[in-house]
Amino acid sequence: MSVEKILLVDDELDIIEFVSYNLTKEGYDVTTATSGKEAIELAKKIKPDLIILDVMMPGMDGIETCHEIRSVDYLKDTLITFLSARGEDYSQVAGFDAGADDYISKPIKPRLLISKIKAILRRKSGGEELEVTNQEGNIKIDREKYLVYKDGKEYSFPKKEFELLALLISKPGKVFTREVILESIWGGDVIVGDRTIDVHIRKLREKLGDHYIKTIKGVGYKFEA
Amino acid sequence: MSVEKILLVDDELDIIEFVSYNLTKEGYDVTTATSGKEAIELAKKIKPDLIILDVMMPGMDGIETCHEIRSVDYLKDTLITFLSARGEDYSQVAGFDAGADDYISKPIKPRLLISKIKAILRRKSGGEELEVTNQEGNIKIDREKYLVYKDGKEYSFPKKEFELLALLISKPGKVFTREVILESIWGGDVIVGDRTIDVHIRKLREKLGDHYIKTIKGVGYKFEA
DNA sequence: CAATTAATTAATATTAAATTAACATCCAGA
DNA sequence: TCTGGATGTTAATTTAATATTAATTAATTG
Repeated sequence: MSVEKILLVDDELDIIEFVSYNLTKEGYDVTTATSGKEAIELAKKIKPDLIILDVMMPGMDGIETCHEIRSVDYLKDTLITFLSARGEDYSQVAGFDAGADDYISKPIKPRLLISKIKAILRRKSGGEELEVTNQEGNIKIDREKYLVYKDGKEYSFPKKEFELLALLISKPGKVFTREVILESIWGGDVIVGDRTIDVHIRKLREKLGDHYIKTIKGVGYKFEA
Repeated sequence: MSVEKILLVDDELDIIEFVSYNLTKEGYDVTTATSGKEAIELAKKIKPDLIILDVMMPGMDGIETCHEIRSVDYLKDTLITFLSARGEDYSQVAGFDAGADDYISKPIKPRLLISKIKAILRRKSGGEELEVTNQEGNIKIDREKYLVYKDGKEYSFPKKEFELLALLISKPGKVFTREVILESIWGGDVIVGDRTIDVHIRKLREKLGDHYIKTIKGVGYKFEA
């Protein structure tokens, strides 16, 4: 899947900035709007994968906006998540029957935000797909349990190694460049040294066997199907 | 099992609508009532698998309603879950005395709600107690009595420890992140220090033995099946 | 309301994991 | 076959996360 598009809608610029920063850092393609009206226009134009909507906005509020969006046919698949302030409880969020898929409550905690977003988007792409298997079927990863299975045996991998393997295996055969790997595992603003990826690759090869991960010199790495 | 029937009881229409929407979306057969009295009538008629009862209602409150329902013989198997607003913590204890099987606190978060409901219903169809067995000896927890059994002996756990264990054990092998743990045991807006979870984990390990709960560094904790 | 018990924080230690450093190797092209 | 850029390798180092224990605060309970 290419980069996922998120439309972020809030009238408060602080929040726009804050959330936008965090999402961009994670590699999402973020577009912002400051009103329901603008949001609808933009949504029609860019067809985002996910819309994050503040409930309380002057003019057209989140719920109304949500309704509007839901009524557009080709935006059927678009996920919608509400942002709601602490204190406004479900009664205001009751617009769930407006067709929202989840909600996030303020104050926003970056880590939680990101993990929620990821979960929501993962849900969309083919249900809760937690296991990926390569063609021979002998390597399997389970995100929920954070385990890697090889020939029936299970192994517990450290986080970065796990994420790296998960990334490569998510599209067997596809070459992932170092930049892409850095972006998706370390995030945009983390700067790590040149040999970091190599070392993780080494560890993976050590554990899985050499032939699974292939180096394409000058390009990147791929998981051999 | 066919579609499971849920009777939802609350005097606030917002909540009825909100919860009902979410449950229906998940494929449950939802019936609603707005008072304890109505609830009892309906319960007798439709014999739901699960009743979700608001604690605070004008007239007959949730606890009284629960007692009432528990006294009906052919509703023995019906599960009862309380809904209670944040802050009214006492209802947990009082609720269990009245014969409730679980409780859900407001504000309601859809995903958590669903997963709790699922867990509750799963418990029903697979025996009343959550039981988990692993290599040496087995561990069993009983929500109704708030007791933990290990190798036949029973132990009484403090609330937080109990909830934590119950959460982890509810899906053996699954890694629960700190965020998720905080969300489901402390609730989204309670902020506790960084080491609080660790200390509870420590206590659990102290009581159960080290190997039951495994740490996945940088990710979370899991109960080893 | 004193006495327990539980929950949380504080302070520090410990450890696994991540990163870097230092050097080796490989390989394409001059 | 020399050279330089790229990757490989191993060990050393640093960092981040968790563990631990004690101390403090909150809550129950008799």
